[in-house]
Amino acid sequence: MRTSELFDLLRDGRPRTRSELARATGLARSSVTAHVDALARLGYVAPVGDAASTGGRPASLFALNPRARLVAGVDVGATHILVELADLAGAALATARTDLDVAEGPEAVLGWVVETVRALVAQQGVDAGELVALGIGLPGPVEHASGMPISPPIMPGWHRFDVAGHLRERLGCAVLVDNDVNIMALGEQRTAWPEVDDLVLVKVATGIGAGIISGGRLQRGAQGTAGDLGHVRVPGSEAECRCGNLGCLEAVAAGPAIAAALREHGLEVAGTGDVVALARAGSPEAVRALRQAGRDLGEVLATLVNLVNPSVIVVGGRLAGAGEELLAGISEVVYRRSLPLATEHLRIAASTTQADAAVRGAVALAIEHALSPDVLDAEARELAIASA
Amino acid sequence: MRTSELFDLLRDGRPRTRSELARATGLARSSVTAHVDALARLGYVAPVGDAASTGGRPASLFALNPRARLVAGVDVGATHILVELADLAGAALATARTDLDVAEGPEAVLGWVVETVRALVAQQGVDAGELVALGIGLPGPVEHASGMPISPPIMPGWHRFDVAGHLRERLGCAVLVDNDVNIMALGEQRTAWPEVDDLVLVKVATGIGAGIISGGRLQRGAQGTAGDLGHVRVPGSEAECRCGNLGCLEAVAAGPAIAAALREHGLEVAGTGDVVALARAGSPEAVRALRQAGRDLGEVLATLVNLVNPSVIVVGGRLAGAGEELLAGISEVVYRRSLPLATEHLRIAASTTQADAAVRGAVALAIEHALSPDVLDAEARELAIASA
DNA sequence: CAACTTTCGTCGGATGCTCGACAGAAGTGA
DNA sequence: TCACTTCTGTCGAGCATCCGACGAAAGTTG
Repeated sequence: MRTSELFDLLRDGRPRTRSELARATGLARSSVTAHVDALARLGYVAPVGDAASTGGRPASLFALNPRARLVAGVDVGATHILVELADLAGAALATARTDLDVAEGPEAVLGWVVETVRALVAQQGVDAGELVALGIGLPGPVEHASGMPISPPIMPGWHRFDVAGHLRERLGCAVLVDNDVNIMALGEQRTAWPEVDDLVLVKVATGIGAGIISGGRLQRGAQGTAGDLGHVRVPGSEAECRCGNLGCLEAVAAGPAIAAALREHGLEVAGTGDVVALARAGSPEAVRALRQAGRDLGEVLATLVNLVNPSVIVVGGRLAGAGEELLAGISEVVYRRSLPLATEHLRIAASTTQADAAVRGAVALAIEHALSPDVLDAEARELAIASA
Repeated sequence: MRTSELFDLLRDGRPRTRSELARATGLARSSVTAHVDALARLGYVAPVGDAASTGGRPASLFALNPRARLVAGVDVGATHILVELADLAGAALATARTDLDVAEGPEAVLGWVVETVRALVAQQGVDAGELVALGIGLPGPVEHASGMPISPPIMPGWHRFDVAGHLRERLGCAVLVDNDVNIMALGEQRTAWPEVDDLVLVKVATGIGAGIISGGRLQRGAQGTAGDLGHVRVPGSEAECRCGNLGCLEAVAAGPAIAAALREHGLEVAGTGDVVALARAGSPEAVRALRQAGRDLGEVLATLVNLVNPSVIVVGGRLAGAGEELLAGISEVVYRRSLPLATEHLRIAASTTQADAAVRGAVALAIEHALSPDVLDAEARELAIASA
């Protein structure tokens, strides 16, 4: 039995007595004591008072100590950056954001991230060493294993830039890099659908993308480009796309495409934001356009449902905040076009976390690493050696 | 260090000396001896002669003993059943097949399987207890965890039939049940692409389906229906499908659809077999039809490439044996329609194993279970207790 | 054939994890 | 207040695993 196995029981934050843990692990109470002591000395676990007496001396309760370490989550968008400091339970301690264009390049963007993270940590009044892991999402294809963006279309100067190494060197903590839609999917799953193992998050904004969690794991594919919905062909569409092909989903259902369609109706619509505003105001044209975008999305998602067979599709991104129409259009087509067996238990829902999803996912990625069995058992071993 | 960890080093079949194993594991040579002895007593490992002397007593070599146990693989098709007995290296020891319709129902089909497996094992002259695991693929959606088919369209009477339990009870071995296309994908990956972690197998025959291996794991989805390509909509097609929808891939690119198209050209084509025969004979109509089927498949596979980002697509099924045209049509469209980044290192190849792929995958599934750390360490522990 | 080299098989001791026992602490109930 | 209950902390014993050492075995070299 490893110390980390016992810790896994306490990860949920619920306080437990030693006897409970002994029953759950099959160990003797004295062995549980040894493991709990080790975890307590590392700080990961702390006593939280006594349980109610059952007629004798009350048992003392132990629970995850969220403040044992700090982690950070970073969401780098096309034109903004969001940083969040969180504890090990995922509770946000401090946030910061700025409007910085990702096209400014890695040095500028990551420079701001480093400064901001350092400032937020200092502001918590703790040592910089308390920060043990940082998760970061970037708006483009990322090779997760190496922590580098690969030929990202909207990130000039980032190709094969060693993001993980750059941040690790300056912040002295583990760094996990992933695609921004992937971390949104992770964030949604962890906050809103914890019991779901097969979830797809679709982000609909200036671009369109999907994060796929299957069998409880993020699917990244061979080059880290899995889930790229934007340039999938929509049956029946011949719209020209900036990628050079015809009929791409982005060319009909993304923010700019909808805006262009509304302009043809004589409406004054500059970009995605105006589309959302119009729809919220109840403009019939905007509502109709969103419904149609939903149907086009539905055509592609119907394919995705057949291929991936998720149990939940979450729709996020700025356009998801424009009302029910987009979701209604999606549902209409998906339930008609996908296999009955695959849609039988399928739920389609709007994102609840929205703007936070990405940064929550980045935090989740960081916590996952910080509390991984490898890291934990290594620390426990070090402690044993030091105290001998 | 578990005994199974050391065994993992020997799984590839290459003979090794104790010193080599000691270096690889970091253990002392005497500790390696203890583990190797345990494995040898269980039969999984056996001495295979001596290494060349380096100036002193030659070191003795140990290697996986494939004959330590037997496994079985079963491929249940729509109208045939294939059974293969194999050793732990995956080498076939005996095979049997019959033409039995899966619609005859589970009792008839599984009855034949049980009889045949028993006969093959007896024919090997070994005890029935030597058979430790059986993998079986069924032509429909399967809930892998419970080992039951779920609403399979072409398997009346199989819905929620406890295939795993039925076989386990009668054969006394572990039973792994999966979809037939999934096990084909596993078979292809294990035999032809062992180093590839992201592989998609497309089966094109009477129906069309895909088995998706991503991150080294079979993707089954929430209900076990992942990879269902057959009823994905093909852009530009309005063909009526037996499922009730319009434009399904099966309605244009599967065997029956191609046969129907050729009949319209006045050719005498009854079914899939005739299509293959015509194409092989060089009929221009058949060749053209297959090329077009390939393009239609390519449209759908282009989507799959964007969503899943595999590094290899293998095309199997009876129609893949009709020449290069199908593959050419697929490649033509996929490389044009998918994201450049996703196709950069993508390979599209014809299945090499063909008829064997499914049964090879079933065998692989069985071996995987038989040699899993859990099973191995449990046996090692039992041995330790028995010998004390 | 003898000296040398390298591995083999075995064994005792060290280490680390686990268990059960026991006395003391901290509650409850009459 | 006192008997009773239940948990806590600690400790020695048991057990498995690992290591290094030793003489014997089995080659090579001159």
